[in-house]
Amino acid sequence: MDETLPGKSETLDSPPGCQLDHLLKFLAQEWMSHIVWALGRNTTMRFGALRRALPGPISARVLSARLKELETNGFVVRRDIGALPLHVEYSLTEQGGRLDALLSRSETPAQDLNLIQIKNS
Amino acid sequence: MDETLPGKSETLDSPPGCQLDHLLKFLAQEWMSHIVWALGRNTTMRFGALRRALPGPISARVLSARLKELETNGFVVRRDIGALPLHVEYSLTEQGGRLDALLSRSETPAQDLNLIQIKNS
DNA sequence: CAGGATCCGCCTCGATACTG
DNA sequence: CAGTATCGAGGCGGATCCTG
Repeated sequence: MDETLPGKSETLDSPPGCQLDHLLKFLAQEWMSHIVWALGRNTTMRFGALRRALPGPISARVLSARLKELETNGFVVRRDIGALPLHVEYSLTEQGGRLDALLSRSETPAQDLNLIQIKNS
Repeated sequence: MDETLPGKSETLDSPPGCQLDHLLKFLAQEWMSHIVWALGRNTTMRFGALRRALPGPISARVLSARLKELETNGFVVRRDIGALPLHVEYSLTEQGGRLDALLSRSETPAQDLNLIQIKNS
């Protein structure tokens, strides 16, 4: 069909625009960056432990959702150590480790990134 | 007071947690990354031109809000070439340029960042 | 313990109308 | 042209209840 009209396809997106926008939105979801960061410091964590490791009260519903997204995108592995009481362990994949490097370190060309403080209003 | 109880202060935030979270949320706001990216390619743009340069229909209300946030945080300069019809020009500051570098380039340790495709569901 | 199902309030954004 | 004011819809996440 006619593909000259812009601003319609948003998933198969248009000509110009920031490519990292999707990743940005992905990481900026509530708790997402904290989850990656926490997993980056612990090689492996159980659901409850991870939950408690986060800076503030996260609902199980959201933590579960985030972990599923991370798994879907290959950043996290979920290992079900069956049995009862239930025992599940999460850990970063190599890809996930790369994400963590981004969030934890600042040895990039934009190393002053950490210094950037965003004002709320 | 007692500051041993966690999960209360969110702006003056708690012990552990990803430091870049605020910046992430800032950049992930609707249109934000695209705006920075567009300004990064044009040294200076008028309100309307910028608006049209974005990949999709952005409301004036939101564009205005974003630009104000960018200005507040020192990423953008606003120059009011008074007169009528109104004429205003926006451009990136040096700080803003650094942001643009992040969004445009991928010569960082995580250069494969651009390759990361996020699945919606 | 590790989640799924529901309900529900808030916040964000888009659309529209108006102004200097 | 470059915005501001208002209204309304949608989604995102929190709280609560329930299960294997």
